[in-house]
Amino acid sequence: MPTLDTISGSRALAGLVGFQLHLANMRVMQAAREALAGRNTTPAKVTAMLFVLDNPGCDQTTLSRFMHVGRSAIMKLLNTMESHGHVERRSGRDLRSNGLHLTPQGEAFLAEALELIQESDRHVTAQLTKAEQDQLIALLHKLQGS
Amino acid sequence: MPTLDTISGSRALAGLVGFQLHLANMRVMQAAREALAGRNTTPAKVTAMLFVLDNPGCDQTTLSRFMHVGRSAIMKLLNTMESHGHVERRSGRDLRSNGLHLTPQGEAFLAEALELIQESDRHVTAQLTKAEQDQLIALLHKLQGS
DNA sequence: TATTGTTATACTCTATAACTATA
DNA sequence: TATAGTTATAGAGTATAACAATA
Repeated sequence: MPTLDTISGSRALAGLVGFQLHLANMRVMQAAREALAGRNTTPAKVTAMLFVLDNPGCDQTTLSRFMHVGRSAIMKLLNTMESHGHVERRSGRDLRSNGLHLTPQGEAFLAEALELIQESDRHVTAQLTKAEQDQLIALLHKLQGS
Repeated sequence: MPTLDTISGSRALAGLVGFQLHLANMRVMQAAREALAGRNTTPAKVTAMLFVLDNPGCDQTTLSRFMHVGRSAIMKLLNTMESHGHVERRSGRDLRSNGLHLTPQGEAFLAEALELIQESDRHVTAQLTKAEQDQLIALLHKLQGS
């Protein structure tokens, strides 16, 4: 049975990969949100648009699995994006499913948003050399069992 | 002005440190939540308890700054932890502030919860060698400008 | 004036369950 | 029977603003 006698809390937190990951993620996400502030979008919406860009005509369930959220959570995202004229729900492979597509305005909007996010990413990773950034991405990929 | 003509969405996402960080964080956090399931606690509560363990008598504002949330968000956390008898609000350095302390039951509970989280952390990082884990933590530390 | 704790309120994100129409 | 989309609802987590007590 474990005891806390010999375990310092800070040491325990510092040694947990999960906790450091959480801190780093909070910093990066906040920077990304700030970079997109006033643009009526969020990092999640940019992620969704990038997926649709690469998978034109994909259905909502596929997108929801990629985003790691439920189908219903995708609805609000798509509804606002569609109301902004950035995404369209066209006919899909089924009569049940929709085919998702970026509109021309959506592509133009995405180009700007992506630039902002990439700039934010460069800024927040400026503490690392290019080699270290590649190393970090490789380790994160490996962590996910890829 | 950027265009998307030559930018593949997946490539853009794969190259963003922030996105990979987000994916890895989601996996690690979900594993931690599952490890603590049924124990009436969360990773955030364990983090708070570890901080109080290392900083006995600290006030709520200090804890809120460490957790990167507002003072009011700390209230719900402390209220439930106090109702479980894991944390006590004693008199602090001021008549305004509370001094936070773990109860004996809180320390025992934390010892078990920390063991579960550390086991979850080991499991989720099993894809990495020990050297790679240390490397990852070092890179995450450096990313945060420490 | 500034700070600490507190409360009330609202907002975002998400999960669950149920429904419909298709398959 | 299974799946895709949808809707309503509830829960967690957080931010904001205001207030009382204290500094």
